[in-house]
Amino acid sequence: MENVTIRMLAERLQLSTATISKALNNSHEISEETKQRVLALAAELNYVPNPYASSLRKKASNTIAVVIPEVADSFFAEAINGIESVAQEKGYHVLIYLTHESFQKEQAILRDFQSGRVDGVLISVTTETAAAQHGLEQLVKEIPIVFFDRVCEEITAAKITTDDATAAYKATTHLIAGGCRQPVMLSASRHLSISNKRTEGFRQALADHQLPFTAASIIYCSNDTIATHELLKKAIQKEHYDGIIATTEKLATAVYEAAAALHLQIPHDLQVIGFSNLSTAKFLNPSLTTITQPAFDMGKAAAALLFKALKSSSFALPEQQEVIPSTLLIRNSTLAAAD
Amino acid sequence: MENVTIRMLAERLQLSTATISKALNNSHEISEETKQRVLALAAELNYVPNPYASSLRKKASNTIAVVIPEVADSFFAEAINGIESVAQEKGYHVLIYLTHESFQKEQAILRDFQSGRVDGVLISVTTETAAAQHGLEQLVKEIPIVFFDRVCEEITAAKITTDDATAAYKATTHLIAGGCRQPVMLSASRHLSISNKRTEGFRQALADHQLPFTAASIIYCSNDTIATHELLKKAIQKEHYDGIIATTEKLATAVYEAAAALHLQIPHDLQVIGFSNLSTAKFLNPSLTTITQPAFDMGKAAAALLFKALKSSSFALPEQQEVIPSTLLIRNSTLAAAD
DNA sequence: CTGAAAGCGCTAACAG
DNA sequence: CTGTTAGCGCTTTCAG
Repeated sequence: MENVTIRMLAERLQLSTATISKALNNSHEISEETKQRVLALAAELNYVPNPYASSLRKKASNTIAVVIPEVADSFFAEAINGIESVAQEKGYHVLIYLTHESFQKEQAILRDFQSGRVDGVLISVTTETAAAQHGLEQLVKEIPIVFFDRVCEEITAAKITTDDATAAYKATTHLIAGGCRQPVMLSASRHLSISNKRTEGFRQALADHQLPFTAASIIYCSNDTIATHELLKKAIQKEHYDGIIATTEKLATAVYEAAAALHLQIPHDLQVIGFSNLSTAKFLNPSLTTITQPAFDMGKAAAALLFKALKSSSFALPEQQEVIPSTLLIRNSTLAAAD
Repeated sequence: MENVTIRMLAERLQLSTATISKALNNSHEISEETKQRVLALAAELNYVPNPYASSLRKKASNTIAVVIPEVADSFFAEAINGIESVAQEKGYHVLIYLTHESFQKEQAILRDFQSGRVDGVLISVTTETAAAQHGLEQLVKEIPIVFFDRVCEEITAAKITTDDATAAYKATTHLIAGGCRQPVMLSASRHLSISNKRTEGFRQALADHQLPFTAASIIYCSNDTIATHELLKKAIQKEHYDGIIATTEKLATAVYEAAAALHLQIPHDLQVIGFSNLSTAKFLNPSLTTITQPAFDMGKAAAALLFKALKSSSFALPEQQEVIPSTLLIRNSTLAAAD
């Protein structure tokens, strides 16, 4: 059986395609009676409208894109969850693109969006992304876009973030309260604004507690698991850190791995806090103290913002900002009690 | 600046739109010279083809759909990863749909695909899905579709699975080898063929070791975390199980939670094996013995199969089957040594 | 309230 | 090698 089109319905009902179209779209200028007849036949013939014809004509795709570095990370997985929940509710489709931290891939993906493939985009940029070189500034003007979590500072655009500096400050203070004198922060990027904010919170907390901030206070880790493992082991041995703040989920587990390899006891030899949404954090050995980001809510908020913009073209999307706080969950990988 | 179309290029170059189109598609019937001129202008004007116009005309969308129960599960996250890696390579776009284990949602989503929105679909069905009631049989005939992991037995269709029965058999044997006499399997569904296969392997292993298989040997758990927690606690207390096989990731952590609540020591009071792809399995307390499914490879294989079918219409997709083995990773939540 | 006609941007015959 | 023409399926003026 070939595809049922609006024209087939029109012929069978002796109506024009225009009338059918309007009836299907519940236009007020169609009589209740014809609407019913059209709907009935459509149901009977199992009519499903061709989205591409409609998109071509309306210049709207009812589709949004989600562009993220990876999906095998509970933050992003939960964020997608949040995004999808609102997209489904609004009847939108969601395209997903993974950049694998490659700036080039990201650029290629974003470039494609100028085609009108999507009505809007939600993005969390790569560790390599420097807004300047990018067509990003341009794109923001051309298509509704909201950044979440990994945003670009330099750009004026809608952003959903969490309180990175504050969270890092809290984490650091917690470490210090547990007796830590030589904390180190593991960072995933020198460019990312969220990394820099976390660094800033960290630095501030050190300063406020008269602890030195040196070149050894931050370790920049690559996306390469093995290299990171080696780097960590060497650094921990050399610098005798007594506390670590891992700013990504992968880095947190890398620390556990390195500690095991070096026969260091967490938390006694080394306290650990991870920025992580791992549901298993409390079952780790020892259970991991985390800064838990509101991943699901951030996804939801980002999507909600985008849809607001899609609904009313007068909505000043690029001006929008929202910060959703993270929470410090104290467990056994650190020594200080809750305050 | 409005969108650049093929016609604008045609006018500027004094060529027909047909020629432009062919040149852009690198048709052999266009001279090298004109191709260059066209490409040059296209690049200059930053021309990006309208995918919907092209899809409408070609009746092909260069898009596939991935339909899964949820994304916040490392199996599915990794599977998406695998799928996306081959889709990106082939220049396809991927739409993602979450069913949240709702059969109704799944049905609505699949129904929409009759519109031609996607060229093919990859699906892992919900726990509720019973193929019969579904338009599934129908859909298989209408659109290239490959099932992965959670497949429908009753249907003839392309399927990528793992060796569920064998894996469960191995897991059970391992438990028994560690001294377990009263093992129980936690199942997520009565309908799912993968659940039934796991049950089958479990039952077989019990039989082969002269252990009884009773009504208490299997517990069917819902998707509701809290209810599951209560159910588990009660059942463990009542039946005095000494070993548990959790057939999903969530169930595995639920067991850890229940054991903690009941002050049971894993593995001494209760041995645990989880079907899980958690990267943190080895850091759990105690580290979790797992049946690890080849999630990434299953996703890749499923996508590869689909693209093969999309490339050659003569490819007998529904006949294809592939089984990729899982591996038993022995850790500290069970007692038997590796053999 | 319904219909005729035009066209979204692209591609596929078919001529030349 | 290039152009003409038609049309994918739908929506939108504009008339009636």
